[in-house]
Amino acid sequence: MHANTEATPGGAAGDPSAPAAAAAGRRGKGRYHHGDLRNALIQAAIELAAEGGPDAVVLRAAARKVGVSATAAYRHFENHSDLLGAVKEHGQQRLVACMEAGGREVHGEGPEATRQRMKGLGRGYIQFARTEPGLYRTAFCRKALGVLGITEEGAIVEGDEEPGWEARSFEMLSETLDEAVAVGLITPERRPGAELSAWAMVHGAAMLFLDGPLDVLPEEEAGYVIERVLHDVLAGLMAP
Amino acid sequence: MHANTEATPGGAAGDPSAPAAAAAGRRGKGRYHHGDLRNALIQAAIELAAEGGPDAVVLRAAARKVGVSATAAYRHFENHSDLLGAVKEHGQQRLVACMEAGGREVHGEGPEATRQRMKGLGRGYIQFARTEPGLYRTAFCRKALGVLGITEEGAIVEGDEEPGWEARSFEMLSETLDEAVAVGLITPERRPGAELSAWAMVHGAAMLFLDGPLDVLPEEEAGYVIERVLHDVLAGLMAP
DNA sequence: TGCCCGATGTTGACAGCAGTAACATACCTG
DNA sequence: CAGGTATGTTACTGCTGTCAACATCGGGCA
Repeated sequence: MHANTEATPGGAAGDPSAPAAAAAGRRGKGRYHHGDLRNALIQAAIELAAEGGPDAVVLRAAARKVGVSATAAYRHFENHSDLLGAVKEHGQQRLVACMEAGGREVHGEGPEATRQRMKGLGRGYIQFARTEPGLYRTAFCRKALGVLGITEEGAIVEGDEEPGWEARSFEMLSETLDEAVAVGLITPERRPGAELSAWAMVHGAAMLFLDGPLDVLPEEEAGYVIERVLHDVLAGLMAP
Repeated sequence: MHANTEATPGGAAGDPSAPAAAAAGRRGKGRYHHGDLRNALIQAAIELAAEGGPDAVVLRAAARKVGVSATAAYRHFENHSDLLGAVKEHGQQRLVACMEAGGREVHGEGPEATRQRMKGLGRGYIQFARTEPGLYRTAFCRKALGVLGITEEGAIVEGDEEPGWEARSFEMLSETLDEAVAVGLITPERRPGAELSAWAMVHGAAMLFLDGPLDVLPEEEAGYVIERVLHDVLAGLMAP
């Protein structure tokens, strides 16, 4: 008994047709070897994450999507966690792209431009969280050894090189804050630690939209709330 | 074959000894009926959550801890999610307690007292997140039908009665903000929506401590960062 | 050119999980 | 004291992550 519940297409050995016909990688014209399985799996996992959040990133489901056996994934990823980590990284890149887009909308120099640029960053951040909640949540989910890995015991282990944690997005914020000091928006003595307030506010607001009482807010009100939050955090940073 | 891998003590029917000797409920002097299984399971689940976060809340593990078969839990909880919800509620109560403790540290009236009281709330909030990260995370985890339930499809369903979501803690914040308006700390026209900024900032800061770059901060610096964040959010709310 | 080895993918299996069904016990109520 | 019901138990299903052993293919050396 025990029908093979796993791979949808032809089960028994000897069938020379089915194996890896489906997906993207045109390279190997796919029979037995996929040719680009790693990326195909990541892509599938990303789709899962996008529509179901981190919990939906199921190794076997990704393999199924690609039309490959579950264990094949272990030739390209150490772990489930490792696969999740790849999705996480993708999510972070997307987030950075949104922030950059938000910041680039504002040109020019001077206090007001910088101020608007900061708001743009925050707007982009929150917008990404709202338009891609699954990816956003995945980008911030624990488990999934990312830039800094989490051991099985839960201990945190520093990555060797990079400044870690959301490196790039954090960096963008820092740069803009430096700019704000340069143009006199923020006094130098209030500069250290300013990232944290800004980040906390924006991240918190995003969370309120995703899990909190703001989830079902109509679009117009949502926009108002976002502007309000962005205004408040800037006001706080610039206050005497 | 198939050794009974589940309940540790005597497997085969007919053994009149072992079943429910272990835990707290002294009520029924425990043989077959536990007497207070629901609460015992919740307690066990709380311990799991405290030391491993929401993912560690495994129904079977809780049952094991209490010394009862896994399926017994289904007499007291609809779901895994239902059990998780109970833990979540406990976590929220603990959070409220911490906030109240933080707020009560400040007596007196007038602008400065109110201001300090708000900081106290925030301090209590963040402190809870830092001292009980597992419970805090569980208190805010999706899945786990809490005050407002989440259907299997992911749709959100309003609870009938309560204002929903972190009701009590949100309420405390609102009351204190009202007080702030009353004593002239915040202008009335900036009052609406003020909860959101405040909540977002504090929640975000807590998250940065748990998952973000602040996790390994030495105690002294952590205190500084917290005060900084609290200062900034208040400054933002009070700014013209 | 041909063959062989390592990379890649497959079947099969195991343990742990949520959840259901059918059976067992013990408490409480009439 | 009898029986119904609340509570607990043993299977069992189907899902997951992960390991071990086997199969296949493609590229480098002869």
